[in-house]
Amino acid sequence: MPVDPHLLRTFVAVIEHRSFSAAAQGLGYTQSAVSQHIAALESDLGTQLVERRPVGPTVAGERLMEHARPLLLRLDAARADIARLQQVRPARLTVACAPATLTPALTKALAHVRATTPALAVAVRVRGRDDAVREVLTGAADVALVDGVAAPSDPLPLPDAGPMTTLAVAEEPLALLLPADHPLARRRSLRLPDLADAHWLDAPELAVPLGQLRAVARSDGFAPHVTYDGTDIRGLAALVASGHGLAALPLPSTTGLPGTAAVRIGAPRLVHRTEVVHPRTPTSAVRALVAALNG
Amino acid sequence: MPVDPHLLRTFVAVIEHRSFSAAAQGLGYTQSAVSQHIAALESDLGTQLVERRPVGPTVAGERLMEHARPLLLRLDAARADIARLQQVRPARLTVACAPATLTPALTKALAHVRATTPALAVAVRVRGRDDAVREVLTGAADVALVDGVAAPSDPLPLPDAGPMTTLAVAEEPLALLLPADHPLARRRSLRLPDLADAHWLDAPELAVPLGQLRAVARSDGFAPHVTYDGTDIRGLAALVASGHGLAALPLPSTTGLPGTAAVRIGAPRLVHRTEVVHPRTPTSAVRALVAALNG
DNA sequence: ATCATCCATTAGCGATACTGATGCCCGTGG
DNA sequence: CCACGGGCATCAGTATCGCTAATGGATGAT
Repeated sequence: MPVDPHLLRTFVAVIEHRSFSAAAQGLGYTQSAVSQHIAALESDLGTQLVERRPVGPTVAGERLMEHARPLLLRLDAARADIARLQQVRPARLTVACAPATLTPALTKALAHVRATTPALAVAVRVRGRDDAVREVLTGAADVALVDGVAAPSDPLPLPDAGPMTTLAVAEEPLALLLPADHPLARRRSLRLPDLADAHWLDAPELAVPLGQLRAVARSDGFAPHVTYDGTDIRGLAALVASGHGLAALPLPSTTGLPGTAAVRIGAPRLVHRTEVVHPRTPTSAVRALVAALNG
Repeated sequence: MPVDPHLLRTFVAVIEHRSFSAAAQGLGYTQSAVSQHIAALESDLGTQLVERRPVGPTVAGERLMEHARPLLLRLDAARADIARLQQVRPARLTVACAPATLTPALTKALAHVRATTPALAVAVRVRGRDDAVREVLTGAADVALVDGVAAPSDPLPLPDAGPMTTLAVAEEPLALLLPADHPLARRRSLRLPDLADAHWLDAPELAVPLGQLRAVARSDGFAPHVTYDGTDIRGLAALVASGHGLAALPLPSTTGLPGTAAVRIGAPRLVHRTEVVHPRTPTSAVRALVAALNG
């Protein structure tokens, strides 16, 4: 007998709100119902999941949270996937894209699609990588563009919450952005593991998030020294130029940044990769966009 | 509001049994209940999912099946994961292993573990690759050994149904087994894509399943010509020697097979890989086994 | 044509899952 | 130290849900 997802949903809400009553309000239940839900879940699994006063997950509860999110996502993805089969209205094109993927290539492809099918309602929403994929899975978006680092011609490690199609649209060498007068600036290429303990700038919106570097380099280093939340690459370049830290970027976007130098990352063999993600049965508008991106 | 997994489970049963009444019996329901479940699911998703007379999935139903299996698995995995946190009895070691992973290395490691902890109840069960992983996720086994082909140092593509730890224990070159008098038998190495249209023997218990070759070579070829269901490698060798077809095997297991020759597969760069899979919080017995496998 | 099989439908009943009211515990302020 | 208040637990009541049993209807076989 499987875990009841209804209970799981309120469990997630309770943990997120750190409160039974707030969760109840958020879900449209009474506080009593939420309390009963948690009690039922705990009795079902035979352990305490929630610490009360203050409200928070126990160890088992934290473990359950790791299952709950992807489970609820997949449940929604299943419904969205079936719903997609029935609809026949391709007069909409919603693109969820990670910040760094909103490139001239994309805007040009969008322009091309709009030119050929003028009645199309196009929407672009910028999301984090996982959120973008999630929107495709739940039907909130028709197609996503995501980026990340991977070994050459390897697919990006995306959350696996259902059947979907991914297609690489770009693969660029990875470069390290550093001050022009940095001792390493003249090198032809650099080895990433040697830089694990350098001062890093975490600019998740613009550069490769340090978490990803850590994952591909299988290292514990790459600790963020300064975090940059902006989306303007010249601001990032200014920080790098003045010595606040290094950043890993796709090579093409490093050209012409004053005060900085870009050096290719030679080892391990890594690329910055951009992929389109769409449902297995894309709408005609999505197909057109994908074709435009590749053509 | 998420899809009800209870309904999902009877949906899967109906599709598998190709019958409402048989599914009802299997689930311990009345036929009426099953009929109502399917009706509820169809009304919830707004489409017909099951074709009646004869009973089978519609297009939407087939799509739903692709979600249903992993979902139910993950639901069980969540429960098993929490249950593992509570139990403190490591006096059991159940190993689920794919047929080709039951090697001297494994038996030796098992012997070592049994020698150091004599009271341990050891069980070995041979399963298909996905089933072995499933048993670990649902708690039916403590650890799994699975094999498959992948690019060198790439992980195997395993079903992602929850947090688990995988660790490579062996990586061997891949070889093509062919008759000793085959025109290609003298070659130093072979390219896999050139062989897509050859006559292949499918021996999923022993050799690399053709489906995996198809996946890694991204080809539509590798159609099974003859299927071999046995687990005896000499029987497979006899079939290969008499020209019934080719088979891909890890190089070490091809030595000393009469009437056959083994040629390394040079491109694409592939290896036969063996991995241990265990829960993120392994029992001490599992840790001992993993240590013995690596030491 | 008759029957057997299998799925759909309906009525009824027991279980479930909410709400609303109340109780209890703990942290807080006087 | 005590009174208060916020917040979770508990309980009773009720409406709904989900099951079984019985029946009906369609389809295919003999």
